[in-house]
Amino acid sequence: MGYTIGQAAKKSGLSPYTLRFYEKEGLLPNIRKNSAGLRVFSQDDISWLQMIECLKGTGMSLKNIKQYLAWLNAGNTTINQRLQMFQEQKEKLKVQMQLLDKYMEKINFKIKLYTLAAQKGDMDVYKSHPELEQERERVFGVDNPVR
Amino acid sequence: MGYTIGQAAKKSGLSPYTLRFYEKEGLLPNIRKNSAGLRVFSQDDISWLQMIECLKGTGMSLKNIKQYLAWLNAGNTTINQRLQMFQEQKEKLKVQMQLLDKYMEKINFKIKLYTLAAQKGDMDVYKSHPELEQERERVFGVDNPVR
DNA sequence: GCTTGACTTAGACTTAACTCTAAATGCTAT
DNA sequence: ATAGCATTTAGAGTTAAGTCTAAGTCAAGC
Repeated sequence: MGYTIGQAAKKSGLSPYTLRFYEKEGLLPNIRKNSAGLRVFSQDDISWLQMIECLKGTGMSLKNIKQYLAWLNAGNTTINQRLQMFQEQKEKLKVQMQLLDKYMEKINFKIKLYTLAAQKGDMDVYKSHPELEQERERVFGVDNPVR
Repeated sequence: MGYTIGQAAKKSGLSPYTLRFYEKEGLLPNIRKNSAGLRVFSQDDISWLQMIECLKGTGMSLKNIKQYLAWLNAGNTTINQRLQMFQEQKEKLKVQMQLLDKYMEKINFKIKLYTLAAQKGDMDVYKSHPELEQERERVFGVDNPVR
């Protein structure tokens, strides 16, 4: 039950370069090597890569992920630090999700606007659709012109 | 109705350095200068910075934002490109939001786990709460160990 | 009229996170 | 047994996006 670096790369969506880089940085401790000196990635290693992806994807730096790893290796005395870390990560993530909701509203408005503009062939869509002004003000704020 | 670079920085959440950098890169064309040579940011400029923030926050590179700006300046002949750009950006954003939902589930599970572990003082929480195994499998996949 | 603080410029430096190069090693199929 | 391919290493290079430095200008307050 072991994967080469190439297989692990495919499973994780990272490049072999990146996996070696992560190991060099101490984010992948205890990667086994076979008799020929090749890395052997276990299912545990792949799972850990997925946890890294989650933390990285919610805005954590590799440096802080390393800190988490150190806490993991330190054992039960660091349970509270780890709990707190995940609670903070959750708050960050909530903020990020709210932001993305706002961006989605803006983008949807732009799509609506450009769809009409594409039909007309020009950008004077507020003349024929004055109700869009209301929506623009709600989504972009009162004074925002359209760019 | 004009802002200095410092005021514009506060309004946009970017540093004066970054604003000058954006101008140098061509992302802020036509910033006025007063008689003393100081930049004068208009409300339009601030609004454009907020649009940049939206595009950047949904994963667009400054280079591609510049492309959008070029289309804006090119006029009505590029309406379809712009529409397509926002449609693609929306698809990217949807994927990103789904990812964040998954990350949220993982983090929530970790918080649940570590909250119990913190009460017990150790990580053997599956013994006293075997129902967590089900949830772990759902959230992390079947073979995933807990890290 | 002098100091203070925000601004100006060109250009150098920083940081995070990869990404690649070169030379060597070692399975695998013909 | 040799060609082809993935792997290894150390270390150099790249990229995006800022961030800062130094030397100078300018308006405002004391």
